[in-house]
Amino acid sequence: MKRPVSLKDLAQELGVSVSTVSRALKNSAEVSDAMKEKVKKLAKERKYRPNPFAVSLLKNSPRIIGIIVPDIATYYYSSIISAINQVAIGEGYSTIIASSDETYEVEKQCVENLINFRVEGILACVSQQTSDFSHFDLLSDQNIPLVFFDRVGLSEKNSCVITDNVESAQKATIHLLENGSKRIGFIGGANHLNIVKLRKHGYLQALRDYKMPIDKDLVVCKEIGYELGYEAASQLLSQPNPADAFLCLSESLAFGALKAIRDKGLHIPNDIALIGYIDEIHANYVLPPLSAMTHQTSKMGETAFNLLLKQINGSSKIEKKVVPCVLTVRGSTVKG
Amino acid sequence: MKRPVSLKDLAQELGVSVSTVSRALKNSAEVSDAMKEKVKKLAKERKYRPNPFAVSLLKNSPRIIGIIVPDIATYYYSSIISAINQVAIGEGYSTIIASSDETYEVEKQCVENLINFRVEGILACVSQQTSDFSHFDLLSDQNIPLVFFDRVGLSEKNSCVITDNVESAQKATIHLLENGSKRIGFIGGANHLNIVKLRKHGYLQALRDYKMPIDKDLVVCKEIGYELGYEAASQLLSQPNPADAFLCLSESLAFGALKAIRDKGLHIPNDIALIGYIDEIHANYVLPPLSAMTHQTSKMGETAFNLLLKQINGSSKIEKKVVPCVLTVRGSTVKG
DNA sequence: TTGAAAGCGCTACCAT
DNA sequence: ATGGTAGCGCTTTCAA
Repeated sequence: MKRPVSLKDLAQELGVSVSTVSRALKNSAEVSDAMKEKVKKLAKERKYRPNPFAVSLLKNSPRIIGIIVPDIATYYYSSIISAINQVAIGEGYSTIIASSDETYEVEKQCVENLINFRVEGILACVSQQTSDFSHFDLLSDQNIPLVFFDRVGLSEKNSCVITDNVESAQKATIHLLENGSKRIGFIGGANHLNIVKLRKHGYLQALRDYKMPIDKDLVVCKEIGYELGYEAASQLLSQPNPADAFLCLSESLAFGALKAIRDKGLHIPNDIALIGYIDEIHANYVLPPLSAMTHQTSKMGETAFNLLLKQINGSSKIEKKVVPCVLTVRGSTVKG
Repeated sequence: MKRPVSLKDLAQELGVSVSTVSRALKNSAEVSDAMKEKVKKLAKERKYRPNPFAVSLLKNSPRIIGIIVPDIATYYYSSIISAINQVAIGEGYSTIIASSDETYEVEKQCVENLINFRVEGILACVSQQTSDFSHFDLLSDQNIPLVFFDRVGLSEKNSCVITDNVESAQKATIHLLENGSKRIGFIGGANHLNIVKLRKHGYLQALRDYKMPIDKDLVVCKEIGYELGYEAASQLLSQPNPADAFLCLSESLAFGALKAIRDKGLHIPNDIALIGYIDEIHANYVLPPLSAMTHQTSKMGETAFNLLLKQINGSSKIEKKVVPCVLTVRGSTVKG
């Protein structure tokens, strides 16, 4: 294992001082053009690379930000990460991605690791399990800016980017109501999750606005997942007075519900309409294609990074930005 | 912006030397218990964190590896990344994830960035565009180990982890042949891609083994994508002598083909059987659920990391590991 | 225009 | 058991 080439090595070989080499490589005005050329030539020959640790040690700004998501292998998160990466690189930042696997303990560890790494800032989406946010206080102790996205922690203390949970659920519900649905089942996740609370609120609001009766039996909030979607939908379909539409809070729930509908031999959208928070790609995989509320992931990522960058550059203003979902009507919701 | 707490700060406050503090925090045997306790207490109070850059500067091993994938927002890659992350963390490594967006230029840049970062090693899956691999030579110049996975570059010079492309395609084809299919269409991607070449080879091999006629019109290799899958399948279905089964090389191709089949009003699997390289989650979203060759992503990630770790620890043996795909038979392939 | 030297935070070696 | 010191690679100030 041989040591990488250093400034000193170049300086020795050229018989000049380290400072001169350093300046030459930086195109400093106070070094002769001849010298610059000589130095650069040798640097290229010897495949010199500046040591980022020496620089970071000196400047204490490694130009790295950390990203914490509940699960990388979920399209929603990976596409947000992808968007963040793109803007980050454009600003000269690298990212370190940490996955909490939806668990509180791992999330705590992620925060620790990123602090130890001396990242300049963190973008975080909290895990489903997390209800105590004190591990994020460690960040303010170290003066590391933090911006939440999607699922937010303490919104009074940190900037965040969220979607229009209430409004999007309200719009989706209204869309169903205005297209022939009368008994809309709400299939959500754990009740303590913010997105569940907020979207349920939007759903109920729409029902009230349209003077529709509210039936608690039409609301099923357990966990998020394909199996749970199947169960919830089966339950809602086998009631004495069954649902004639579903609003599903996630892709897995929606596809689980879809299977339940098929197993009952029901027709979409006439027997039962179906809409969910699904991305464009997957909504089109099935027949009929599913109407969906879709997250603008690249806009979310970009917005979150820009908020963080502002804080890194000294702003202490706490901002809350909303990136709305987009409703795309496909074949699954308009009763004919 | 105040400077983080350093060893020196602690030493000054305690009126002892930096060395003592350093030793105390490391639980060195040659420091008194009383001192250890004092130091640790203060360190906690002042929220001291060791500066990783100082350590890396000294040891020249930042315990970071780089991962280059064509696209983070693809389930296949994100689940491999997820697996790599898990084993890496277990070994005390962090990861930096870079996405080439399937382009040669960006991939080159990713390699540059990771080198500048002084990562201890790189795991890479090359982009679709890449046919010149010279940018990876920069790594050997810097003595940075490189292991390819899935899509491999120069397999003579680097270790790699691949799937059993030939065999899996062969098995899939045989599965179709043994379950009533006679004219199997092959829907692939760009011909210069290794996975396309190899899988096509497996497909042809199976046909030969089963003494089936080989019809060039049944092979469509353009690009990978939903639209392309739709077009290819439409084409294969509207021939005078149409296909009665499809083998699709990717999820998007398979779902594109599925749409084409539905648009023609054909029945799966009796009119046309369908199998593809699809992951478990999505294969179950549709009706009928799709038979699939599925990658063992977590095994791939783990294997790749372990190969890299060996090299980081000094091994220079070039190894090639195969992680086979798994065939799962669902409703789309057995003609009745 | 160039060089010498200090110092970023830490570890390790050599003293005592 | 503790302290002093050198040095990792680099930038920057001061001197020449």
